[in-house]
Amino acid sequence: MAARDYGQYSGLARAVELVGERWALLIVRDLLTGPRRYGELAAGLPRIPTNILAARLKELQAAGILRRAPRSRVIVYELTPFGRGLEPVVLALGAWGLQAMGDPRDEQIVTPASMAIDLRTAFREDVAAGLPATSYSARIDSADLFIRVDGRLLDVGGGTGRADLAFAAGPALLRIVSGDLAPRTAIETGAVALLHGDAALLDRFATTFRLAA
Amino acid sequence: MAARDYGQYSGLARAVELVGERWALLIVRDLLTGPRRYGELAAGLPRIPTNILAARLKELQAAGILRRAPRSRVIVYELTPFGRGLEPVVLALGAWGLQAMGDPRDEQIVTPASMAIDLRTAFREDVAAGLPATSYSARIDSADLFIRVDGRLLDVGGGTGRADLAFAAGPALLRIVSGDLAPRTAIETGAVALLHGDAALLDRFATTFRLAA
DNA sequence: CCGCATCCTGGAGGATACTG
DNA sequence: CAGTATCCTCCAGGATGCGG
Repeated sequence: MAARDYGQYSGLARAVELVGERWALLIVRDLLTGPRRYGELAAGLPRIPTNILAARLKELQAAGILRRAPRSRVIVYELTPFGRGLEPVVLALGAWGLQAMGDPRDEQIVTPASMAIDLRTAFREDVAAGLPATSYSARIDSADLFIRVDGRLLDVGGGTGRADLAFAAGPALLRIVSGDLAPRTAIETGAVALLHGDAALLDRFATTFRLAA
Repeated sequence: MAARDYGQYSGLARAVELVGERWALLIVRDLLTGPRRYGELAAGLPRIPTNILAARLKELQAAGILRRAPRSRVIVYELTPFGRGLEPVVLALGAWGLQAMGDPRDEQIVTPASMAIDLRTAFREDVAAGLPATSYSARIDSADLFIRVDGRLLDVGGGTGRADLAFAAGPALLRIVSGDLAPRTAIETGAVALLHGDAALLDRFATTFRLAA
């Protein structure tokens, strides 16, 4: 069951033995936003073969990273405290990867869980601390995300609600975060469609969530 | 040349597409401590197939993570600024992995590059700031490491020199860092052999390099 | 000898069908 | 819905060859 060995006695080698297999870190990321059922995980991981998902879940469970937990007649997968220790890793890797995003291709999707982590990655709490509390309702590729910023606190979750600014966007939202796309341009080109609220709030959004140089 | 796609438009997915392949992060780690030649990389990566090393180097070069640079008639591989951006990732992963180190097996080796990163991972600069400047000369598995701690500054490099404390140790040195092994016990069991200097300095070492809870 | 390229084999990854 | 079983593809692993 143990992953293949790298023949090195070091922290990094051990880490990649545990979570270096394909899909593993993406599964961990999706679980960072809360427990998930098998089908939810499969839906968030486009085209992952179901046998691979099952195998990864077993391996990650054997490694003590996640556990199967019964929740009122259904099984959910949730991270253990050890697995939650991967949060800095996921955020650091995500921040690095955001610098190298190419143009989104048609087949590439954005899931609530992935966008939630990307936003947490790019969240600048020092900037947010100087701004009034703001809530955003974002419809990303037919999935709803509710984002609440209050001082240094960030809360990103699914679902909808009454927000200061509501907008719909595709993958291009990440290009705003990575600094490749100006909010005004995004609105003009239709990459972001405002549903209600002041357009200036999208500038605030872009200021709050912006990858550090 | 691009690695296989995860079908997601997110920072993490992009990152694992670039450095998620087997051996890739270990190569990056070794290059974090300085440029290396092909043979040096191969020596530090136990049993990596040479064709895999060549393939990874090409992929990482194509991704803009490293570059081949001629250095006085020989080729060395060095990280680009973009590749050096992976340092927080490597440190975070290493810190997490250090919590899950099992007992070292005979076939597992410790290289200067891996130990250097592990020490940087576990370096507690707040603690070091309150201690006098200290230098350590460590012989790890027939490789020499010179460690200089001065206030919040840490310098780890190869080679030897006149140090306040000189000792020889095997992989067990990491067990001290991860808190599984007390310095006194290490000396008593012979896991660490003092060459010269005060044994109390090994306590200081263990205090300076200790994985945070 | 160093720095790869080539060849071959075994096992992991990928797509699909199937079952409790 | 939550996986298991099956088949096939492809990459990693290992040995070897070869040019500078």
